[in-house]
Amino acid sequence: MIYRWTQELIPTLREVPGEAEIPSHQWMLRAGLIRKLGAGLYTFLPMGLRALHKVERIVREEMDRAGALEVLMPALQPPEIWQQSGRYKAAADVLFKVEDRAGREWLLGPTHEEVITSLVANEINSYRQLPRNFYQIQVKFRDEIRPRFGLMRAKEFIMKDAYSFDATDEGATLSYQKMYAAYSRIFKRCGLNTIIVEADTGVMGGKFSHEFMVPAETGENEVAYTENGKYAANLEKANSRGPAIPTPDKTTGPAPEKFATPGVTTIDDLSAAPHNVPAHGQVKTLVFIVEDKTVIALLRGDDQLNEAKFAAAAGSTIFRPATSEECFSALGAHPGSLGAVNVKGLTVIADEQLRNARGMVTGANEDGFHVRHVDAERDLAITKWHDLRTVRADELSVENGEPLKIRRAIEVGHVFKLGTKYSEALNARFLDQDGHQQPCIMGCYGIGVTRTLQAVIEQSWDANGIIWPVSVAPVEVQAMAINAQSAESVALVERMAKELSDANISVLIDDRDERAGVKFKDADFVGAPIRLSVGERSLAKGAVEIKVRRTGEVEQTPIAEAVERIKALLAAQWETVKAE
RNA sequence: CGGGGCGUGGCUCAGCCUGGUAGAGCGCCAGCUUUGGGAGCUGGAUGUCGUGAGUUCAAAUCUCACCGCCCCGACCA
Repeated sequence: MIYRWTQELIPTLREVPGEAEIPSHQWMLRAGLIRKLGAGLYTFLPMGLRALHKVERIVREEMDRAGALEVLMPALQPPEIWQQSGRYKAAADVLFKVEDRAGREWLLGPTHEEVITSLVANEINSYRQLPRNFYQIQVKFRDEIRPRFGLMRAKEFIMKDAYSFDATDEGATLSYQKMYAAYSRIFKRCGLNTIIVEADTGVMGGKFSHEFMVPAETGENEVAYTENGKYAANLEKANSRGPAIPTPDKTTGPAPEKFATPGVTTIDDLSAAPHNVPAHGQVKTLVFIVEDKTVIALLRGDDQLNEAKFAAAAGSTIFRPATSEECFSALGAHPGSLGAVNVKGLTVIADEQLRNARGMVTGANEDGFHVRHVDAERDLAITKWHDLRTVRADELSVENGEPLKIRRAIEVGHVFKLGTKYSEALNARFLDQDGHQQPCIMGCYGIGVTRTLQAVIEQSWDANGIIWPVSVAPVEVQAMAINAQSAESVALVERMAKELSDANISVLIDDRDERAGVKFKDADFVGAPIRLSVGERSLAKGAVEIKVRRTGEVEQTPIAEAVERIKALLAAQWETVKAE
């Protein structure tokens, strides 16, 4: 295919648009790939769409290869199936709701477990029809609290979602593994480096899951991993052998003792003079309203609560910190003086690090007072122990004792082994060999296609623009006659573009009558892997100029060899994005 | 939703504090000169100064409300 700049819409921007914070977002705008309609809403311009289609094609090829079946489900969904699954309420804050002319409510689908499970409930009846895996590439709608960073977190985005249905647990695990392998191939083919991490299952429910993470400073997630690659987990899920400083465990006294701490309301206040209680010798008391119950979380003073772990421990994702007044009415003191000594009738969840903690200091539930000589197991009204803390860098991995590293990353894919949550709720059952009704065992698998595209850019750019991996580049070659008035140059560019195009290589000809500098700058922005320029200087020597965008290397190549040379350079780049 | 910031030609921004003719650079159009890494000169077009109210002789500028956008937090592909 040959595209011509003057026939396209490639509105490059000289200056950095004020709305864009991170490099990939800036480059998508500056290279003329997308334009914003509103927060979290983007139009793909022709070049951006071409790149998006490349990603989609890779996804399709790999899903098909893994035996998944492509379907297309409606974005508009009836609320009833969401009520059946229980997510009408659980996912209420991301659901876009619309009304038809009769005032009936509809949902703009944020995901499609309910729809596919309803379909399977109707169409699959026997173990002979299993396993099956259905996927689609489709637009999703989520009422994000805060859309961000262009396509990274949008209100409307394109997702590949797949759902597997199995008759047996082993089968479901196998389906999961196939998707895991397919995802690894997909991201590799997109030219992305990914870290695969253990993940929290969150609102999706389910048994276990992995996330595919693209390491990037601008990522919204944090992952903990060991350098040897043997352990990697989302920070929400990660655990360790515990903090470097052990928890005090000396027996300290017969009974807790109240002491005055006027003006002390933070861990830091208490660790400073005159009290000098180190943070790891304090018990931090956090009060949450979970659905409508008051729940207390206890942690060592120097630990941070991990909200995903707390949600798992509390059995609900619907919670918020209690207000100062709510703390007062529940415990009799305001935040800063809270504790769980002698608390009655409340759920108190304590972090495992407090198990053998003795001689601790915590709030006295009386403003201006704390309690010392507290032995967690003896004195605190703990109703449940759970891992609640967020791990820190350099702590040792539980599995292999290696120190943990923590870095930021972009989540581009997520695979879940779901179990029977949805199949039971929506009645997706099959008759097994023995004639018994069984719920299908499900898995679900998502790739943020638009996010993946932006992640590719986030991982591959330089000061001059995008550096596309050949597999997702909107065009493989950008060609130009340096002097657009030179009929000889123009004719040669056209001839070579034709030859490349005939060899199934896409070419963008910059046919503008612009000065060379303008066209060079834009070529770097747009980021095609190979730039071919024909100028009168090199032409006089019977050569053309070939530049490899990624390395910046420029070579003068005899006219007769140029097309073959470009093919070879591209072939070398294709080698780097091969799966396996 | 809590906290912070910002809305002025297509883009980047100045002007606002201290009210008095709406500006610059880039881009766009025309012409001439230029022509291998964002050219120069000349001329030109383009603004409900986010919206609405208020104060005032007078509002881009002060006040209030609303809307939109961006950043930090919770959510997620």
